[in-house]
Amino acid sequence: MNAAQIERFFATLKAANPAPQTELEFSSVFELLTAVLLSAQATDVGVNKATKRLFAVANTPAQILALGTEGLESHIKTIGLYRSKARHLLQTCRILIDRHGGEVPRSREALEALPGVGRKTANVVLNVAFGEPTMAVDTHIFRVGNRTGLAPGKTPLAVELGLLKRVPAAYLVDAHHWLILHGRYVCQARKPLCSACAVADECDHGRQLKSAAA
DNA sequence: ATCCCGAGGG
DNA sequence: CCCTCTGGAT
Repeated sequence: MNAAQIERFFATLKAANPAPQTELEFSSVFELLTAVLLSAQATDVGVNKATKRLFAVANTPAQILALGTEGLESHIKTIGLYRSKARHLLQTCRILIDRHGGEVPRSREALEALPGVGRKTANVVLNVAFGEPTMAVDTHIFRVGNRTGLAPGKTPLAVELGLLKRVPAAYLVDAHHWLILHGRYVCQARKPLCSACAVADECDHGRQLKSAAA
């Protein structure tokens, strides 16, 4: 994809959705961190069901610690990887209280030091909670970056760096959400909806389909 | 490279 | 049945 195509790609997504947001439900930075930590290899629909139950009972580090392992697991058992997520979340709550005054830290370094929080989760928190122009490369963005030719790469980090370099500055903060929503609802893993795609002309894969049909 | 791991869709 | 879902730790 060349620069003009990239510009049209994001201008089109922006026109359709001027203020994109995460579909995870939260009402505080700590709830956001918790939801994102739980979202690994899970759908946001599934995470929202679990956090609705969990936050009704506990939505602060101290309250979640008080649940204990069994109590916490009972609320998130419907999500995949729930045992490791429960363990990591409890460890993270302990660290938030002991080292960060019960608050979610704002630096990448401190975020990534939390158990269960890697580069992708830190990028989401930095973007959604603190408005930073980060690129959290999840399964959707990895696929869209490669399939469209927007930012090809063999690893999530390679795609992230490619996006940070190639996405025009004016689109950078919201690009994360446009790419996720595009991947979730249009540029799907199994059967991408290319015939209904608004940016097929700006996409390597979309143009390939056209030339094959012609 | 491998493990973790439930729900939903095809 | 198989694949996918806002990954991270070992």
